Amino acid sequence: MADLARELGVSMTTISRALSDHYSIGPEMKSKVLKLAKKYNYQPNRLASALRKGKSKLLGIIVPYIEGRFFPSVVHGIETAARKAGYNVIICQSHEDVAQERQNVEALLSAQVAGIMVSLARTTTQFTHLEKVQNRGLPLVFFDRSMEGEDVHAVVLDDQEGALLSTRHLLAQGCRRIAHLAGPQHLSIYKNRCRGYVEALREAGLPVEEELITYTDMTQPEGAAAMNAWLTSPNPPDAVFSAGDYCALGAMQEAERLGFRVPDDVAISGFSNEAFTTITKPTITTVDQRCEEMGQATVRLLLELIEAEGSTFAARQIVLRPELLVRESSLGQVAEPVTTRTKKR
Amino acid sequence: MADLARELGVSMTTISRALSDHYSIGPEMKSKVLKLAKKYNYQPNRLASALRKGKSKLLGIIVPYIEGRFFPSVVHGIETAARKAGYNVIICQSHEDVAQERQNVEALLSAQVAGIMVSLARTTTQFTHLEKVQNRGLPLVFFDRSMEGEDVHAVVLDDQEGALLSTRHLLAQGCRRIAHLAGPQHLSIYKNRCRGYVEALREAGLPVEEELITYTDMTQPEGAAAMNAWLTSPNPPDAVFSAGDYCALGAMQEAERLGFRVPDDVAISGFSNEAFTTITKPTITTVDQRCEEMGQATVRLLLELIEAEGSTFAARQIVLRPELLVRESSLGQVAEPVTTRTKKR
DNA sequence: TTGTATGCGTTATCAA
DNA sequence: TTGATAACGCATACAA
Repeated sequence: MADLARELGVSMTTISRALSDHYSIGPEMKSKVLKLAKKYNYQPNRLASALRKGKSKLLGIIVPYIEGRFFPSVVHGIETAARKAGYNVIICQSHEDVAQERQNVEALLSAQVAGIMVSLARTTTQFTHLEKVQNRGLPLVFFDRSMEGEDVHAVVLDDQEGALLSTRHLLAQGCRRIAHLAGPQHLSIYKNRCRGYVEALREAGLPVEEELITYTDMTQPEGAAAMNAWLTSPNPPDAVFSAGDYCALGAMQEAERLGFRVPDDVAISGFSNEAFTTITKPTITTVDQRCEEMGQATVRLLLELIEAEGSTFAARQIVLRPELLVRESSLGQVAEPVTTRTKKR
Repeated sequence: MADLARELGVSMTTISRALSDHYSIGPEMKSKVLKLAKKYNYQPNRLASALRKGKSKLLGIIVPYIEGRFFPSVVHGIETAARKAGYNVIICQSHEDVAQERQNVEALLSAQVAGIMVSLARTTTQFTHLEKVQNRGLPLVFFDRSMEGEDVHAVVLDDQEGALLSTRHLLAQGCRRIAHLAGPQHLSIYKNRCRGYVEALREAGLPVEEELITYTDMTQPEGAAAMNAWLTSPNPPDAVFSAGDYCALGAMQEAERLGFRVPDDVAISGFSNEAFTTITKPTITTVDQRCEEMGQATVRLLLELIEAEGSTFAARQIVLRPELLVRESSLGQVAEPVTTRTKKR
């Protein structure tokens, strides 16, 4: 900047203002400065700018992991929206570990991010590190995996609705003994999926049987183990609604290993619309989580908070509508189109 | 820092030195400072530090995308190694688009990263934006997708070796008419995989037939299209070596749609060890790319360059050995263990 | 419309 | 072993 100022015979103030498109600078001056900046290949130092202004153009993201389809898609939505608003993004993975998550928070604070978006690790049950963020006045938005029943900003899927749709669909296929592969209940997403399952059974006047709900960590092996237990029991289920696709996959593989046919002997549905659900044989019925929309909504909310500065906002929850994707793993005798899109309750 | 200095009745200089473990500070002083820092929950401002020192603790990563298994794994390897060395990481996606890649470079330069790791977009054929990075003296390391035949630092897989192993394996299964799904040849990875394929045929004394090599963009649909063309031709191949897993998947699905059995009528092998290759029926033979090692090696090389400051280094290429994973899609009549690990040529 | 002067939080230099 | 001071690159309050 100093070079440009010298070359044009003006002050650095003028240069600074011209580059940031300040109203007090004349158009000819502006274009002269911009042209020279191009020529010298001027690269603004965002660190210095952030230091001076007390606010950076960096946003922090903490996700449990970035494999699979869901989180990359959300991150993509976030990136796109953030870039449009002139922000860059630092992605951290907690690898489902609270300690790592804490470290990530520290790292992001140190990097002076303007705000943080977080999807909780499965092992996170204490939230002091996140409260610290809020106490600092740094905007914080949860997405997908939020804190249960707290006064926080969050963008989540209507998980209960998704589970309700999926279970109802299994009922419509003629299934009457529907089991549920549930996830860790301290995470609201899994609790809500369980609620939706229960709600659908109630609607249908069916009992909720404890031995038909198995709590797992949502991995493929645990899905297989649970399925094995059910199918070797005296009164096996005729359908399984899993709160996650990996777990559903494990269950399906185990069922076939045991000689059961899917969906004829036991129907299966998952949750998340992972990419592999269209590749397996049979393809797996699942619930789409509007990943891109979730990312965009998260950024939008965060930017609002950032722009609102300190003025405390009422905690806001944005709830997205899920979409049931019916595929082969759940199709019973009742005819139904292979893909239905459910828009409203 | 000022607060700490006031409270302890010393200067900020002392605080700064104590916190950065400077040798000139006595141990009692150090521990006093550290204790107080804990108490006040002091968070260093890395922006200010970076501004002053002219070097940040941020590394930039540019990847084409983060879906699937390969890039997340490499990124994980990078993150782990980087964190150990006290660095944080900014991940950018080019979405296979040069323009986006250029933007990413700008963003990272603006963020004053200490170095950049990049895996090229498929559409990148001009390299001015990356040369600019090097001309600035900013360390740059390519991984996986590097510039062809240039004088750059890079960590890559021995793609030719991987292709050689895979094609040799198909030959060992008794296949004699092996086709190749090739990728864009301006990317060295795909060129080398093609070379390995050709080398294996040569070794076996087989001709390289032009109609048995189809150039694709490595997507599932193009794999299906190419397979369709081959299997509906008068003299179809009895095996296909694909330079990528998605493309192999498309080819396999198309073969089955046309009534061919895999591997009996046509054997198939892919490349990358994507997660879905163990889920399909049959499971897909593929080549593992040592993702984590690649990430670690990339960081190690980059940190060496950073620590070496300006002192120009000889361009260095690190080549990792691939691993052939034999699965069902390629198993012919000849008996062979389901998983072989090949360590040397 | 433009310029002067000052400070953001940290560290390097020099002197004590 | 410690401290005073300047500087990193930029943005703004205030004066002109």
